[in-house]
Amino acid sequence: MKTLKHSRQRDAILNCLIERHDHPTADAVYASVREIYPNVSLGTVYRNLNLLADLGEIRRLNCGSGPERFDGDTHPHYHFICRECGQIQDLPMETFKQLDTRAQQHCGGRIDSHITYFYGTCQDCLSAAEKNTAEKANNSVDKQAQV
Amino acid sequence: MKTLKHSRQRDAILNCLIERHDHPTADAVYASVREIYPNVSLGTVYRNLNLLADLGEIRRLNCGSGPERFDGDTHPHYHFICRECGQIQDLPMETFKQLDTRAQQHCGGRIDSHITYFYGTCQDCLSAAEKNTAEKANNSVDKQAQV
DNA sequence: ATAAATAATAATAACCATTATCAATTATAA
DNA sequence: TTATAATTGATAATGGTTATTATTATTTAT
Repeated sequence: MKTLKHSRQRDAILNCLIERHDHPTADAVYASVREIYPNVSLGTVYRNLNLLADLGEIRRLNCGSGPERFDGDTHPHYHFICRECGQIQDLPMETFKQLDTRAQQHCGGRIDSHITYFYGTCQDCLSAAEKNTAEKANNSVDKQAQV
Repeated sequence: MKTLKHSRQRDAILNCLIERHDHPTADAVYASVREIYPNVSLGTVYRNLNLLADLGEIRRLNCGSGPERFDGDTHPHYHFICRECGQIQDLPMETFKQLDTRAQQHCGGRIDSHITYFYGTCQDCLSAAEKNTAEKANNSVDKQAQV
């Protein structure tokens, strides 16, 4: 049996994920950990992220396109992805376990879990769009005034 | 503006996706289309899959690990993924639009949709496991008999 | 029907994220 | 302290996908 051995690098990687809440990519974790251990290798980051995910100490996120992301929060929770800017937010809510039961009625196999990602436009992008619209309205008023 | 031009290859690709219901990867589509157009290029397959997906004529599936998959059925529906064999099945059921409303209450931005994948063990793998267990039980009985 | 314009293609190179390899290092157990 | 085995850093390799480009096919205008 392969017994787990302690390593500073792995600690730093896990710590990074627990501290930051932006669901970073492997590359982003790499950048963070390098601030503490400048010699850490990208391979080490990938190796440990996979190890930790397999051990259940962190979660993998695959929310559509782009590289894999990781989450230090293993409590069951949903995520919201902004289509405009791509940021991923936690949704502070319980997961709907009853979905599995409902889906089970239409499935020959045995369902034990589900993964759900919610999509839309985040607060920031909504505000930005609003501001943009307001500016355009102003411009067209100005134009009319000029005529 | 770039007006769409007709092509036999694109037809074949779309047709392939409409006909097969196993949510193939780009590579699998490539293999299928090659049976009709042996000279088709993998790049052409990727280009058209992306084009069709952007036009909304097919759907992209990102169900965890592995390469992207595609679905010729654009009606809103859920998918079930077997953890044992990796196959993806359609779940013939309505999607729960009310999930968006429920999640919205916990989200600062605006939610407009969600994607859900159900996970578990498919019928085939369940049967296989059952059969396996039965065989093992038999073997241990035999062993005992031999002693 | 023919020619001009341009989108689509096949072939191939490039790209990026991720995994594999391996000699050197480090943590653990005897 | 030494033997061991896991972990690392460096780097090469892999796999999926996208970009490039000269050529071909489809459409449009004549």
